[in-house]
Amino acid sequence: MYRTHTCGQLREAHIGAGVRLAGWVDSIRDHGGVMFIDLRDETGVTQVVLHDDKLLGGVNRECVIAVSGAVRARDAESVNAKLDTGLVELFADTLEILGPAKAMLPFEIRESTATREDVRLKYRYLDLRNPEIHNNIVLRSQVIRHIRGKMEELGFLEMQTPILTASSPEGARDFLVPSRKFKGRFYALPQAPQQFKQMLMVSGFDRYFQIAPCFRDEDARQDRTAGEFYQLDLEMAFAEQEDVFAVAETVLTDTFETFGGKPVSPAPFRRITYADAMLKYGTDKPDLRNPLEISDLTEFFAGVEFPLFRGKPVRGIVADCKGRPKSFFESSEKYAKSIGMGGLGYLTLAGAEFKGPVAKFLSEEQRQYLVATLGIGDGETLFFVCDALPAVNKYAGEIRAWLGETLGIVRQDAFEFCFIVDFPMYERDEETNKIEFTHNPFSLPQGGLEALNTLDPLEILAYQYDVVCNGVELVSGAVRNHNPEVMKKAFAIAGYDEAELERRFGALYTAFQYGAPPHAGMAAGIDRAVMLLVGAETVRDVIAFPLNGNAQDALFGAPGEVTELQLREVHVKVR
RNA sequence: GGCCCAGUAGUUCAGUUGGUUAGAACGCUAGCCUGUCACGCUAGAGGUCGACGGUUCGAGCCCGUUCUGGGUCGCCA
Repeated sequence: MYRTHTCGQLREAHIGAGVRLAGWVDSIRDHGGVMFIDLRDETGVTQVVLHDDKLLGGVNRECVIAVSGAVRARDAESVNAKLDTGLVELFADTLEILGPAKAMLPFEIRESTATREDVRLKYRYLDLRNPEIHNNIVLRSQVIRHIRGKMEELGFLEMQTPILTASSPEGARDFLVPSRKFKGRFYALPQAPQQFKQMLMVSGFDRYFQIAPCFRDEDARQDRTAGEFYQLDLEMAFAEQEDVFAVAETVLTDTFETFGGKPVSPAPFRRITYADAMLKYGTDKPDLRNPLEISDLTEFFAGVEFPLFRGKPVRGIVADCKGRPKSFFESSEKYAKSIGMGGLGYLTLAGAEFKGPVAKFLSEEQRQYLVATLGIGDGETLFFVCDALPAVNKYAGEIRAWLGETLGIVRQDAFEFCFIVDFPMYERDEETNKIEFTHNPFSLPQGGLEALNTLDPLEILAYQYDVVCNGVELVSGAVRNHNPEVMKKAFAIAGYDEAELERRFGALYTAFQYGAPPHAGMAAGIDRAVMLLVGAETVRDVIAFPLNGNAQDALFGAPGEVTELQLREVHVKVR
């Protein structure tokens, strides 16, 4: 009734056919006597020609119309190579307005991405007509379908876990849902299906996955939406770390090769320990497209008569800054100060000697040692970062990133994956000075019960891992601690006795006492993956209806007020 | 919650040392135009300069408070 073809469909083969098209008016070009309409739908754009200006009455840009007429060939000089349908046009004799539109739009559709984000989100349906954003959402759908297919191929079953669940004592702030039937009690939206998927393992399901919504009441970031996000959540019974890695490598390379349009670092991905990552890249999510690496010069400077560095952690980064003007080095120091560093020392190798303020403190042997061990080439510069731990790593990482970006040596045409492994099991809380779980309490400590009983807790590593791509943390996972005795000890170190363990994670702790298989898993951020695939600036550009940075929905007004009756029913009083 | 930046027409922005009636582009309205394709040309409409208070003869501009948005730190097992 509405159309015989879509707006991206007509070709030379259709010339002469009578057709009917429907879509949005992308632009109107009225030449007086002859008029053109670019008609747009999800599939593309077709030019419509009119000779009767009465047909244009009430037609505005972005209104929805149906037109019928004959498909004609375009003259050689009026062919439009920019359109897939550019060899033909529709000569319309009827035009019907299906959905009128106001003449004044809140913003230009094709320039929507340059518009203030709050306006875009208020008129998200207009923003989503912009092919640039529209295609992100289309690709997101294709990516998810592809992942589902791949997971099923690998023998995983997709299962749904509850959305209304119990508040979890650890981790992020929960979204709470008051109970009507139980006064003063609350459901919580799941921060992740973590405990449910482990229950599925105890239940004898071998391989589980889910494209799972997760809810956390924490503030947004560029790569983190407020409120809710989606994960490819998976768990495998009778699996160890490398089994999960094999799945991650298969699914990620396959998905990124299919949709990314850039070379993907081939499997197996590099395995980098957390300790190495902090030392060599100054972060646990290194961007491996940046070729620069950080060297530890602490020991070296212990033997140098340079009071500023002596006895402190020192890091060095060698970069090729040949031909850079003095202002480059000034701006590098300026950047260093802007991130809180005292300054930025550096030396440049000029033939057989160093130039720079630190040079005079170095002996000839020390100079030769630096050149040889760091592989400094003639004309290259060695930058120094010195501070207490852990700040020195953070600063060195930021200088590495700044140098990579400013020197233009970060590869743009690549997806560089790596695993970060061997995260510490525990860390000391700076404020309370107490030992706490670094990541999540369900991870298996390396060395098991013996390590827990004999090692310094801060030395114990966990089978806990991340996948990082281009500096974005894409996946987190772990081999789980499925043994009640090991669990009890692991919690005891963090200061929780068995009663507390029962209280906090009683369901899982009890379940593990009835035969739990060893299991391991991970969760991959869908929004972040799509963001990387389409090269979007923020995750909000790959989500159809994202909350704004302040966790508000500008379209429907969430969070909104509710009636007194609704509040009474759930026994909630607003102060 | 802390810090940084921004807020001027529907949208994106300019606005000099504080000085007459606050501008541009796109969009919108009207008119002209038979081959454009982000059509073109002519004319026009459109502003509580986020809000409140202060300084001043005079505030878009300076000061204070506040609201909104963005970023960042905290937070994100």
